[in-house]
Order: sequence, then structure tokens, then C-alpha cells
Amino acid sequence: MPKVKFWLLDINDALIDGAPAIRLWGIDDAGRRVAIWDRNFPPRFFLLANRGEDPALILEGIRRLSRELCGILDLGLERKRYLGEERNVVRVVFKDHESLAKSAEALPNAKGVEAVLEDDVRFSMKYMIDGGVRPCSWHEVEVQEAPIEQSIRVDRAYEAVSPPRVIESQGEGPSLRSLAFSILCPGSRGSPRPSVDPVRGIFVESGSGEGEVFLAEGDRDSSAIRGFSEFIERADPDLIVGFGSNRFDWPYLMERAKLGGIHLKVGRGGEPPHRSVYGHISVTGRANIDILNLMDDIPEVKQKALASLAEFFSIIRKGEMPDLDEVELAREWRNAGGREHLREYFVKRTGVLMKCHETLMDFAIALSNITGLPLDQVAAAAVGFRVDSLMMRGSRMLGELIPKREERPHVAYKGGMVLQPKPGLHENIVVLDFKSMYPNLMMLYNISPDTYCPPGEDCSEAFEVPEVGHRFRRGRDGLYRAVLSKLMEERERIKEKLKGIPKGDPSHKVLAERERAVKILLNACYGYSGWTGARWYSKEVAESAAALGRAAITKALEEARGFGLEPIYGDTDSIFLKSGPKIEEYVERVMQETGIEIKIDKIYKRILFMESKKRYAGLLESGDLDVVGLEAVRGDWSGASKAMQEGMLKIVLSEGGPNGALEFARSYISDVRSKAIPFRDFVIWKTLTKPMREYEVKAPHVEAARRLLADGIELGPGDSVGYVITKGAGKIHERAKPYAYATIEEVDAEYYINNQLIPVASRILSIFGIAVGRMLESPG
DNA sequence: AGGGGCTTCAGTTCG
DNA sequence: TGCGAACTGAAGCCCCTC
Repeated sequence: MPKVKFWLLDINDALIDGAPAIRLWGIDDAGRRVAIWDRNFPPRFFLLANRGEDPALILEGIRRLSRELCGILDLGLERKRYLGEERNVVRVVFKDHESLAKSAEALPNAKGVEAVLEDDVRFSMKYMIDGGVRPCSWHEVEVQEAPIEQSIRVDRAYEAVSPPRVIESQGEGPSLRSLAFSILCPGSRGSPRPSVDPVRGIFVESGSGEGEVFLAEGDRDSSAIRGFSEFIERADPDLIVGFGSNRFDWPYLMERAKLGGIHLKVGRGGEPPHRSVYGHISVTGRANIDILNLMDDIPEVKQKALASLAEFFSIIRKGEMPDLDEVELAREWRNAGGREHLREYFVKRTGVLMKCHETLMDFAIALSNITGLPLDQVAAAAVGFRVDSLMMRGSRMLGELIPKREERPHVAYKGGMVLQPKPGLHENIVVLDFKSMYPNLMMLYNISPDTYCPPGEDCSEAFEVPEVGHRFRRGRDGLYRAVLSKLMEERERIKEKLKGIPKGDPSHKVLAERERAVKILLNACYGYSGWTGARWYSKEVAESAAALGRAAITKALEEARGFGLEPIYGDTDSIFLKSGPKIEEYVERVMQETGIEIKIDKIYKRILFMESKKRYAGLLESGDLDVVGLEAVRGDWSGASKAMQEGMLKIVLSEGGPNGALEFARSYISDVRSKAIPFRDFVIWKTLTKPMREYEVKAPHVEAARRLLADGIELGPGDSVGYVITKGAGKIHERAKPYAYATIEEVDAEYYINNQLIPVASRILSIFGIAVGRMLESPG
């Protein structure tokens, strides 16, 4: 039987002659695009038998019923674990999805059945989990050649004879073909509406740097859309990349295509794009990726705009490519010469998008490979679903059944401990961090939903968590320990490999991005355990991890005194100590006492604390300024207050006193008063977190959004509103104006001085006993 | 009517 | 559509004084 090696790019379920089948899309080791049918995996679920119930009776009962329930191919008894407990289950295999769905509805009420399990796992996901198939991994599969259907755009098509198997550590992935695109749709009135506003241009760029532009002819965009669709067919990309394309570009194109009677044949089977899980758009046989989704994994970039991301990656210089909003775009479209300008802008934008994609792809591929979510899904999936997938994979290793996703009410619990900082300037401060504190504590004490021992149950030799009293079984590894230790080992393995690879080498980046993916997942597991939507939700687990964390940091604080080290501050897993000679000894002691590793994370030559927790600024040994939590690093303050604060902090920390900073603030405020700073530094950005109609209060950003809404600009949850406060009487929200509508002349400098600058300056100066009061309000 | 003091709402960041 | 802790500004309310 011939064998094929392939790298899995996409997977979907389909029907062949009415029978369920899986289609795997990939690239073989000769770079050919391949499609592989697998019809050897009929849908299935498990019936969990009640404790003490003879599962054979259930099985018999179903066999009797099966005339009515029809469509059952196979039944079998198995022993599996469910939340740690060994249980009897009945495996039920169906000929098709409809039969499974019917039975899943009827059987939970059958006699002796506690629950139907794993019917709520997507078919293609269950196929991969049960078969050990993994996205963005190399596999080997026995096949027979199948004729290439006329509509299928691949080099080879096969039929799987046996299940594909992952080939471990096959090294790097294949070279993938990418296509980036963006669409230009200025709104004729307010936001563009597909019912009336045509697509004026579609801009594409392939990975090799070749671009193509499809322009509407007058108001007719049919040929442009058709041209785009044909271009995709011709270029046959593996990855289709957009920015905000799940929410805007694709839905818009789909709607315009519908109106124009055009078939968007973008899938490898000639399919149109379709809406899939996690609200993303899926293109069969390819991976559709929205870079905007991946930006959530880069918290350093505050503004969710392509320009901000490109600046962060140093793909463009600051201010090189503006980010035009809908108002500016429509305005430019109407301007003389604006259309030519917009075309140039979109060509540039699409090229920048491609470069961002190239920078991000190693990360996305690693994330897909580790979590087991297909590449296009993993980008769009929220943290909780990524970990859910990771856990489902882990559960198979332990023979654990996958619990149902349930709707549960939110239950709060006590979290990490934060110390009150000692305000003022401190010198030579060492920051010690517990390394991956929550994951390590959960591993150390086997904290997991399947090792939890409820009150009243006899669990000999269980470990009891201090303060909260929850008990967890020792002995057999729990799911969390199993999953976390695999991640931890992977991280160590990557670190080891990285040592032998020079930094500029492409494989260095692949590994470094993989390490970042592992790290993100490691850190997400604790939060996942306390998320009520998690399949393996357990308040006791999350609460215990938090309690163990508090115990660890408390222990570290107690020990500090004995080593002559004075704690200045601490938050969750870190403590800030005034450096002393016995620090190494101390680190050893804390590790002995807590069982988890603690290391020196940072050393501040000088650090400034105010009265608040979670906010400080320090000078690192390198001479770099490190600002944490303060306005200067927040996205919801004006550029003016951020710039002034950063300037003041630099001076205070380098001079060791407030005098220079006071002068700096004075002069900065006078610049603001005379408007000698750029307009954009007056703009305040805030994100809408819910639909406009649900706002009960008149907040400034909400009122600014209302003004846009009045002009037909549609804004919803997740959209950012940039506004300035203008001169005049009345409440602040009455004077908030979308920045695109305002000029620098209208800006109320006094508002910025009183509400954005003085509070910020006085928080710093008051530490030194300088009461700001009116001192900064008028010049001199 | 207007101000002080307090609570609530909203958004964002830390770890 | 990970968690809780924490901060801040603005609005919104009550209460008091005038």
C-alpha cells in the first residue's frame, strides 16, 4: 500500500454518498498540495453508566431499541475515567451525524445512563483527538490513489486506508504560499453598507511581493470581485491573510458577491467562504487568518490597528502609515486626488499586512500544533478554547472522558496577594519571581479537577490546601499535572535547542515563537481552571492554586527578615527587596521552604513607588526606564499626559529628587496651554465594551460614539473611540467630540491641564511633599 | 442651585 | 468566549447649605 507524508493544513468534515467522512488538506514532502479522504471514522459518543449499574444491561437496552434508533453501527463496553474515577461506559458508533444527534437527545434519559459524553465535540476535532492527528504536523498515512474530482484544486487526491500517524520531530514545516488582501469600501453615508456601497478596490499581495489591484468600474464592482476570486484560484494560496477580515472584508465581499450574483470560488473545492466556529470565516482547504485576532496575543500593542502592530515590529517607522478610520476614508474618497492617494495607501497597507503576517506566522503555527486547533481556528479562538483543546488532547493520554461544556453561574474566589508598597524612592531593589508559580504549584500538589476529593469522601493521604481546606489525591497524575508537565518539558527542550542556534537563523525564530506559544498556554491554565465555561472548570482547583500562591509569597516575606532583607512591595508571585549580601542564601531557603523555584528577575538601581499598588517606575541596571501600570503605559490617557509623565519619571529617577521634574511639568503644561504639541496628543482612546444601546451612563467616549452613530458610523463592542474634549460649558461628556470631527483650535487645553496633567504630575510630586495645587495651573 | 462626599459604572492594567 | 486585585475618572446620587 503506498504511503504519503503530509503536513496538515486544514481539516473539514463532509459527506460521501451520504456517509460521514473527513477531508484532510495538506502539503506532501515534495511540496504538492494534497487532499485525503478518510471514511474510516464514523461518528461516536460514550454513554456513562450510573455507578453500580451493569453496563451490559444498558447495552442490551440499546440493542433492543436500535430498531427505532437505527443507524448504530457498533456498540461496545469500555472502562474509562471520568473526572478521575474509573467508570463503565458504552461506546456507541453511528453511521451518520443525524443518527448520533437523535440518540444524543434520547439516551440521556435511558435507564441506568448518567450522561451522554463527547457528542458535543466537533466531529473533525474528535477525529483528530481520537486518532492522534495534529494540525501543522507531519503525518504518514497509507493510501490508495483516488481520482481528483474536477472541482478540487490539488495536485494529488487520496483515500486513507488506515489512520494517519504523526511523525515525531520531522523538523520544519513546508514552505507555505500566502496571500494578503484588503478591500477599500468608503461609505457614501456613514459606515459602508454592502447594500449600497460597492467595493471600490481589492488589493492583494502574494508572498513573493507581487501585488495585484482589482478596481471597480464606476459603481460596478462585479468584475473586481470576480477578478479577486479568480486570482485566488490561480495563485492557490495556503494562507489567506487579512486585517479585520473575519468581521469586515469577508462578510462584505460575500454580501456584494451575493448581490452581484458572483460565485466566490475561493476554497480548494471551489467553495465560497463560510462562517465557522469562533465567529471566523473559513475557506476550505486553506487557512484564512485574521491578523487582528492574533494581535490579542501581543498585549504590548495597545491600539488594535495595523499601523500600531507594524510599528511594534519595526516594519514601518512611527507615523509612516496612518490608520484611517471610516470618516477619514470617506472624506479622502471625496477629495480631489484622494482616490489616487487611497489606492497608494491600500497597496502599501497590503504589503505591510503581508510583512506582519510573516512575522506572526511561526507563532500561530506553533499554537495550532500544540493546542490541536486547526490553524485558521486557533487564531480566532479565545484563550479558554485554546486551553480546552489542549486539555482534550491531554485527557486522551490518561484515558479520561471529555466532560460536557456547561453553562454555569459565575462564582468568585480569592486571588493573588498584593502588598502595599512603601512610597518614595528606593535604591538597589531586587525583584524576585517565583518561576511559573501557578503551573508549578498545581503540578507540585497535583491540583486538578480529576484529583479533587470532595468533603466527606475518604481520600487517604490526600494533600490539604492551607487556608481553603480543599483536598487533592496524590499518586496518579491529574490532568492538569499531565498537561502542564508536558508543556514545561517542551519549554525546557526548546530552550536547550535554542542555545545551539545563532539568533539570526530562521529556525531560531521558529523555536523562539514556539516557546512563546508554550509560555502563553502555561500561564493560561490557572485562569482556565476558574473559567466557568471550561470543560474542566473547577472553582476548588483555581481557589487552591491561588491559596498556595498566597502561602508561598507569605513564606517568602517571612523569611526575608531573617536574612536582613527589607520587602518594599510584592504582587502575586514577586517580591521587591532592598538588596543585601545574603540574597543568594535567601533564595536557596525560599526554594527549600516552598518547593518552587525563585529567581532574580530584575534589579532596579532606583525605583519610585506612589501610594498605589500595581503602579511604579524604576531605572534598571541597563539604564532603561521601566514603567509599570502608570498612565504612561496605559492606552486610555492622552498622549500629552503620557509624555509628561514619562519625562517627569526619567528626571526624578535619574536625579533622585523632584525639582527637575517640577520644572519639566511646568514647562510641559505651558506647551499644552499654548497648544505647542501635536493634535493627536490630545486624543483619548477608549474601547466600547458593549452595544451602544446598553449604556446607561453618559460617559465621554460613549457620547463621542453617539455623535458618530448619528452620522451612520456603526460602532459596537471592541471598537475604539478616539475623542478630544472641546471648549465650552457643560459636562465633560457634552464636550467630547470624535477626533476626526475636531480641530486643535476647539480643544479645551484647560481640561487637559486640570484633568489629565495635574493629577498625573501631583501623584509624583506629592511623594516628595510638594503640594501642587495651583502651582502648575498658571505659567510662572 | 451648587458643592461635598459617597457609590456605581466603565475601562484598563498587573501578575 | 482565562482569573482576581487594583486603580482611576466621570457620572449619578444624597444631603446639606444658601
